Amino acid sequence: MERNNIAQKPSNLVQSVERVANILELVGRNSQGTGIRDVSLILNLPKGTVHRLLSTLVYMGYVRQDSATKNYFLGLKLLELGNLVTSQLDQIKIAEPVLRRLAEDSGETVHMAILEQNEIVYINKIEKEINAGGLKMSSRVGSRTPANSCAVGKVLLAYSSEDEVESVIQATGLPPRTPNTITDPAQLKEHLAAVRKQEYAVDDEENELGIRCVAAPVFGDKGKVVSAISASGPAFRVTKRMIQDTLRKEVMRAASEISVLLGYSGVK
Amino acid sequence: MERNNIAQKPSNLVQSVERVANILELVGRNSQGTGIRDVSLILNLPKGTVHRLLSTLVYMGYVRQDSATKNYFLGLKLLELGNLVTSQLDQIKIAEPVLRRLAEDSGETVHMAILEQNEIVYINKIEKEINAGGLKMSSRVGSRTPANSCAVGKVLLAYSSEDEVESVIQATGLPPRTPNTITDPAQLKEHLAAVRKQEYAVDDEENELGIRCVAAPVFGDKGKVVSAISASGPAFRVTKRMIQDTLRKEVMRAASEISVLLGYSGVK
DNA sequence: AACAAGGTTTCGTAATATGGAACGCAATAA
DNA sequence: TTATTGCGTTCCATATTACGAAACCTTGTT
Repeated sequence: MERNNIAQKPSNLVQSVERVANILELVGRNSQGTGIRDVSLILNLPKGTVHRLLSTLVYMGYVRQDSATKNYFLGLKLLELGNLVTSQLDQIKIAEPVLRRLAEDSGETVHMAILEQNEIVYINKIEKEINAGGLKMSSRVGSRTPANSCAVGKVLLAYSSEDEVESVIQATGLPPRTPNTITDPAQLKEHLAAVRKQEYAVDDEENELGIRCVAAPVFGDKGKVVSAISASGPAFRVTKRMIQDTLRKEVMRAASEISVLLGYSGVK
Repeated sequence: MERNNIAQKPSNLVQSVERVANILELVGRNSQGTGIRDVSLILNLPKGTVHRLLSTLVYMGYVRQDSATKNYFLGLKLLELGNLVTSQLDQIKIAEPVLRRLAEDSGETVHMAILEQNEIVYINKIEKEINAGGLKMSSRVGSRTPANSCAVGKVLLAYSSEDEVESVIQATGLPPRTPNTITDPAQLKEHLAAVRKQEYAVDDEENELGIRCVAAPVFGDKGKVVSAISASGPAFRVTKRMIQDTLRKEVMRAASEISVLLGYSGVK
């Protein structure tokens, strides 16, 4: 609900569009549906206004109202638009089969992420039907996480410019997520240099306690890093030794396969 | 861009929300990005207005602007919301592995669809990386098709009430998509009775020339049909005999597996 | 049957979004 | 180099548009 802390809010926004965006976010959260009253209370808007905005959203297909309960749910138009995003960011589609194979071979949860506005955003996630560790990861496609606390984030920072790294440090303040999170700028920079050298990053319970990840960079046709992929799992299974011996290689292999599919020729 | 023809437009819609929805749809279409001028010309809105609306959308994360070309693209927020739709319509997630297996086993493109406002909407689509037939199907997740011209549509109608069928006939007029499309109400009703009896439907190039499909119903825990799934492929490969001998059974099997996963016990 | 709790509609008001016009900024042409 | 063109961006006076308080339904509950 909170806006990103760096980009200050422009002054000429359209009120009803802002409100509608907040409503969609709210309605999206409750998978059992949301009533007008709830929206009205949570967003501090009069019932009438909420009703008018929701009616418009229903008419446009962004929201659907259950005829029995009168509750509102996200509409199928959003499914369509979400899929169109995937076709505009074509690395998602191209990488999918490789990620699926990586998830299969490694038996762990696989993510693909990009850096946007000083945070990482997951653009794909493949997980087993039944998560064997019993731990459910909090990530979702589209959700954001600080870049300093996860493997994909550290990979993406490692291949970013000094300026970008500095901007992330300034904007986010390197928030701690667990006792292991790297929060010191100098230490982070040192760590990033190591990541750049070894061409992968490990998250040793730095983002969620009990979860370890390995991530590797994906290069695009221009030789620039365009995303990072990772495999994550419960620390008892994904041990440091296991990462070193097998998982690291599997992730790096998948990342380089995707790079090739994207047209990367090894020339940076 | 045209609104659905049955539900007449309510009078109290919020103008800027309508405009924003149209802008998103437009921006979603062009995978190479869209400029303000294009939007302004196509939607007949002044440049200033378009800029203001787009700025708001960028701020909310629904749209992203390429810093080099200044072109606008759909934003990652829509990816997030699209995924939330999937988690609100949980049959999509539950069915996914079964559909994937069906696609694998049959070697054909697999769809899952529901009926909404007198048309069918695809809620999932699984296709091979390289479509062997060379024919690309025009369907997309979230796209709509007349129910009378495709196998999933005929299945869904077959298990709908008289009233609903009548409503579809009235609202859509059973539009022809190919010379094979059923456009006569009486003939359609007869056909639906047959579908109900045999528990599957065939689309014999009724929606796209050169494409045949077989569809079967998916039942939810209350015993009602909640969706339909289908396998589709080029007519030269998906022959009537092949449907009869193998594909039909594979699709029906997958549909009933999904029904079980959804809690269907055979009680209607 | 009365009540409560939500959803829906109405309507007078002014705050809000509007859009025409001016400005800025690149890229291309002269 | 200096015009020119084609966009994106910003400004601001205006009235249209969305607002929100309150009244009104509808449904389910005690």
